[in-house]
Amino acid sequence: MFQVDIRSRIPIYEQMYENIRRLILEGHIKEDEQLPSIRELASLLTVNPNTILKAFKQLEQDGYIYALQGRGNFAKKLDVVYRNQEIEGVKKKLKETILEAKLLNVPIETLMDLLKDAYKRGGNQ
Amino acid sequence: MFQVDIRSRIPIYEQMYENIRRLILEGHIKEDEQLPSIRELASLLTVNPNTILKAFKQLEQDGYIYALQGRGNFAKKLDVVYRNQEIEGVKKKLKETILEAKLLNVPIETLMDLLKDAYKRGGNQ
DNA sequence: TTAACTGTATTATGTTATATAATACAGTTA
DNA sequence: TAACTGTATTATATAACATAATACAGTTAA
Repeated sequence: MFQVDIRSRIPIYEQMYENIRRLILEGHIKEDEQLPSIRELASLLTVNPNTILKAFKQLEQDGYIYALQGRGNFAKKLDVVYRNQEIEGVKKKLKETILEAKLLNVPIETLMDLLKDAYKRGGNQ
Repeated sequence: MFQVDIRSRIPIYEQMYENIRRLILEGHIKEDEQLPSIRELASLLTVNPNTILKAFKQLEQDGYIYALQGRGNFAKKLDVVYRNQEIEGVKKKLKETILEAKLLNVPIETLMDLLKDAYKRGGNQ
């Protein structure tokens, strides 16, 4: 459920951020549900508590979770504004990737098929 | 034609790599055409020659250019095997981005439209 | 042959981001 | 009160990135 690769060039705190973000977006962690504590996760993944804290602080800033002193961290209903920002971000990324594919002469039909297939098969529900 | 942003979190040598890679893929630098010299680029962009060298070495390793001692660096016809690797890479990236969009509940029709539009408008030719 | 280009390599140095370690303080709960 | 929570600070270590300085080697044209 919570996995990090300490040998990856992606920082641990970013991996942690992405893990939890996905769990919330996919509905595996529901609104107001409590997350494991910072020390618990740090111990589980054998990383420093400050590294987990860094991920949590970022998640809080981006509106995914909220923290209560002495109690813990909890999932939040995603802020609409921030969600729209994310959608714009993923659209931009998609455009770039399509242009990259075009640069390599991948035909548009291949990309369309890939899109349909990936959307059908993949992900949640 | 050659631009780098020294304040970006993307390393300069990677930006340089990407710049030249695109120029070759887009046909702006043709087969066996000579690239600017390492010292010339370093001076132009006010970065260290070793940083340019690092980009060039990577480009050579990936089959985009070849170097001749004392003469310079030249564009190469892209290696078929490596090109196929790149296509696989961009397909994978596309899948991931599509799943990311699905996670944010972007409807498939929106993605299809975006794909068609980006492919038509964007990039070369 | 020499001057002025090319690529290549090494060694030392500096900066920044990332991560850890150790410790402390504060709020919550049973 | 004990044992949890979050939060913060200071010091330290490491790796990636980039620079600086310098040197060596191959090419080319005057």
